Amino acid sequence: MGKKKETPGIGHNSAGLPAIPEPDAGIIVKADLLSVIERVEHLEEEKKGIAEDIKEVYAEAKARGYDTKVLRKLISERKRDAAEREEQNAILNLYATAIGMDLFA
Amino acid sequence: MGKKKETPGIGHNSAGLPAIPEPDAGIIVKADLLSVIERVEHLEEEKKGIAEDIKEVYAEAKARGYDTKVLRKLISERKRDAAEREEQNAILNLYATAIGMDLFA
Amino acid sequence: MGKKKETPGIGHNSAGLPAIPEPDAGIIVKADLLSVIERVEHLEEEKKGIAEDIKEVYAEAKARGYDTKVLRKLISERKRDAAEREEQNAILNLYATAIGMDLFA
Amino acid sequence: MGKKKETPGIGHNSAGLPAIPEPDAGIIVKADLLSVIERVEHLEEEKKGIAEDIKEVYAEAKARGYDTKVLRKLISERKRDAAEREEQNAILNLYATAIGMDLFA
DNA sequence: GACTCTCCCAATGTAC
DNA sequence: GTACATTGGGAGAGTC
Repeated sequence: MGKKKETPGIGHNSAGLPAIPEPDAGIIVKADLLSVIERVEHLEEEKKGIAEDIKEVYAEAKARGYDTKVLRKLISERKRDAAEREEQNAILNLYATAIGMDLFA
Repeated sequence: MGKKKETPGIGHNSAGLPAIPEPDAGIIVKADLLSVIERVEHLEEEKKGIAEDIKEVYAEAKARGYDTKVLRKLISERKRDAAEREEQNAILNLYATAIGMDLFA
Repeated sequence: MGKKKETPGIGHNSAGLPAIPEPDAGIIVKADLLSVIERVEHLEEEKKGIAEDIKEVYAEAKARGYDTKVLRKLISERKRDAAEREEQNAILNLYATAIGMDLFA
Repeated sequence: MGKKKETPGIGHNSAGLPAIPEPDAGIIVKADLLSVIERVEHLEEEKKGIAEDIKEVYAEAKARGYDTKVLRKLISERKRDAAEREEQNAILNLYATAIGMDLFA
């Protein structure tokens, strides 16, 4: 939990003007801060929109008779499988490299 | 809309072929099921991408000296404030209605 | 609980005096209302206490090496219908087979 | 992200007999397991009973003319207000810390 | 009786 | 490596 506010940079750019605002210097540029906040908020809006789209797909599927619980299960299984396959490939690659064999040659 | 097994459509759309596959009828159309699954998976990909963008914004902000923990708190507060306002209106409305007063009369 | 606010009783109990306060008549007895609220709050306190006891039991079990997830599952399974479990598995299998995925591979 | 379940106790109580059963040791004592399960189930029964009491209070209130929906809202508001106060303090603290100000100095 | 919503727990990923 | 925060999943309660 070491952090708190170790203000990186204070002192070592004393020579010139900063190209970017320096919150650490004690000068908080309101517009700059707002920009950060709003960018995040905008992205979170988008993310939320996507989440709603997903819900819609499930709702539609449900309306057509699918069991959404099972659907979710299936999808998560596929995700798992993909991750495992990835790992398998990584291992394969590792071994191949170890014996001086380039799978992509 | 019924669940379980009331197989919507069976029998009462006897005139034609169903416009949409009917999982309830016991016929699972592979392509149809796959379509549902892939749409969800695609949306989840997008969602994940957005989440990464958000992380980037925070990383950049941090690099510029902002305290991300505080930033996150600020943003969540703003979100809550908005939600709160909504909620307050809902409550006001509820109470007004309960005492027979129509705020929009 | 169907209706929104059909305020039963307004005006048509002109015959006698009510033995109990009548909120609908427009007279809200503060002490009476508070009594209701506090009774509920008290019961919710108790309920919360029990919930905490349950958590404790799980915590203790976990400390003794039990897998709480499995425990929860067991308990909920006991509650759940065996036939339903069968059905869930059957559906999962059905879907998986439909998309050419073997869960037991 | 290492372990699955770090099996406490294996090996380090080699000197004596365990005071309590050790599921991790592979020995699942049926009576012990059942005891855990039944305690939980019993508590859940109690919890359910309280939930029913709460419903009764609402039913009675409703019979006396109260709008239960409003009642529920009132109660949840009171709960939230308390939680809110807590939260506000936490936020104040966070911000104060962020600007290098110790509220408890 | 089913659907929705909320809360709680477990898991993952991240930051320090 | 530890702890923290976010996310997803599951169970329970309430509403219609």
